[in-house]
Amino acid sequence: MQTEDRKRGKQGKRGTGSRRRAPEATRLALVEAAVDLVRASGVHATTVDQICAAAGATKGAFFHHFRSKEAILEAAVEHWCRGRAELYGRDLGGVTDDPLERLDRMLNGLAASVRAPGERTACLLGMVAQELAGSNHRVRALCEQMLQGWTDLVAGLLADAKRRHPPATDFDAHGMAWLLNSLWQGSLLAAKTRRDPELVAANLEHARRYILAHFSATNPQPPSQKCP
Amino acid sequence: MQTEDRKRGKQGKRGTGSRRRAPEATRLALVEAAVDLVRASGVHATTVDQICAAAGATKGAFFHHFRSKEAILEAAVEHWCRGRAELYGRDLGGVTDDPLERLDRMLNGLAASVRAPGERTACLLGMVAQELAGSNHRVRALCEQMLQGWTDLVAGLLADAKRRHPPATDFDAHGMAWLLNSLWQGSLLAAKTRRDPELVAANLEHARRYILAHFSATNPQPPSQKCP
DNA sequence: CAGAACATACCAACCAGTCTGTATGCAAAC
DNA sequence: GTTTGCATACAGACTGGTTGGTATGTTCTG
Repeated sequence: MQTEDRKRGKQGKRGTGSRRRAPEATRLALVEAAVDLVRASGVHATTVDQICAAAGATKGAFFHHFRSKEAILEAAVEHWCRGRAELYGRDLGGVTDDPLERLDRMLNGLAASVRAPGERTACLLGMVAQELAGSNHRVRALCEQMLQGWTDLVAGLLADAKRRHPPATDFDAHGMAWLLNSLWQGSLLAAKTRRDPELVAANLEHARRYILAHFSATNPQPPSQKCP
Repeated sequence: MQTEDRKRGKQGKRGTGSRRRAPEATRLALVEAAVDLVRASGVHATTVDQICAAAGATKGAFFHHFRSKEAILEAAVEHWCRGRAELYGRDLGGVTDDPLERLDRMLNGLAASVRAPGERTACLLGMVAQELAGSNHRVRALCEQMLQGWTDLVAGLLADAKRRHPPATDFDAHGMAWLLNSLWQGSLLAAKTRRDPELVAANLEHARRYILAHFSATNPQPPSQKCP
């Protein structure tokens, strides 16, 4: 179909590097196409041909860079998680060193990410895990690892917060982090099914209040003002 | 392959009713096989042939009862949700009329359902929604409807509870119900990926404490004793 | 015997993966 | 500096197995 983009790469000027052919760019295009398509339709409903077409590449290129469909799937999951970690990490960066405030910022960042116009309500990690955890051991393990990495990050924040602000009611940092992670995944699933991204924001707000309630001596707090 | 089960139905004694062939039984066997297989491997990874084999039926029987794969999928979702509603409804039945206590029982029932030995950690509804919400409008709408039904039930309980025990901190019953539903789905997803059903119970315990905290004037309460 | 309830052979489409061929860049031999 | 050799990076036709669905035949019931 529309191979124009890459045809240019074949006979036109160079892409990124100094060679006419930029293998890293091709690989990246394939991975990003895979991320998009799988997020839109799921793993099994996405074909290798579709990925190739979306990336402006051919089957030859595809199987040159990836041994199998499963291989690009793993690459896609890792790429996605790296990207998301970077995205949410930006919200945390430098502004404050109070872990509680950083957590608050992160929650705001998560809510903002689903509200972004044109952004589809879907987490690649959750979709791949849901579809393959029961049947593909390798992919399941990879998803578990990614999920764990994200949870450890949040748990670290929570542990810091506990040290800095001794909580009125103690709680397990990892348990709380898994709660947040589970809620995040479930919220995306429900929001996608309802076609209502606001559900994610509402649920995160509950989570925020639940967590803060452990630190303050008062009851679940009234909703705080955020950016209008 | 192993069509023994149904071969009996062909030449042996009757199954359920009075005819040698019991169409309703065949239909039910197909639906239940579909539920099992989809819960184990997902929608696209489950083939019509597999469903037929597991149900001890043939393709002829399958397409006699269902127009398409999508048709049995919708039947499976409805069957699953009916069954779950009945299962969790039993825990609520009659023992008490205090809505808060009934909610507590329901949460215990949910936790118990994932701990049941041999039970796989997977919700058909969540899996179908995750895999098809982005690409199949009909199925997405059905899943939304089922999800909504479950949420309405919980919201009703919560609204009753608010009437019976005026909460110290007010909250929106539907919002809270969606929170629970989202958390439930996400917990199942995370638990399946981690292969640790206890995660679901731990998350539900957080939810229980969060909800109860709205009613009592105290902080998030210490974990209550439950069945050992 | 009519129609429901199957059984079975069959098919066209699809899809992951392969195979063969080709263009390009680079390095060393000459 | 140009020819030769070779590896990378593709292009694209092809294939063998799978899959949802169909067409047709058969058996049993009312």
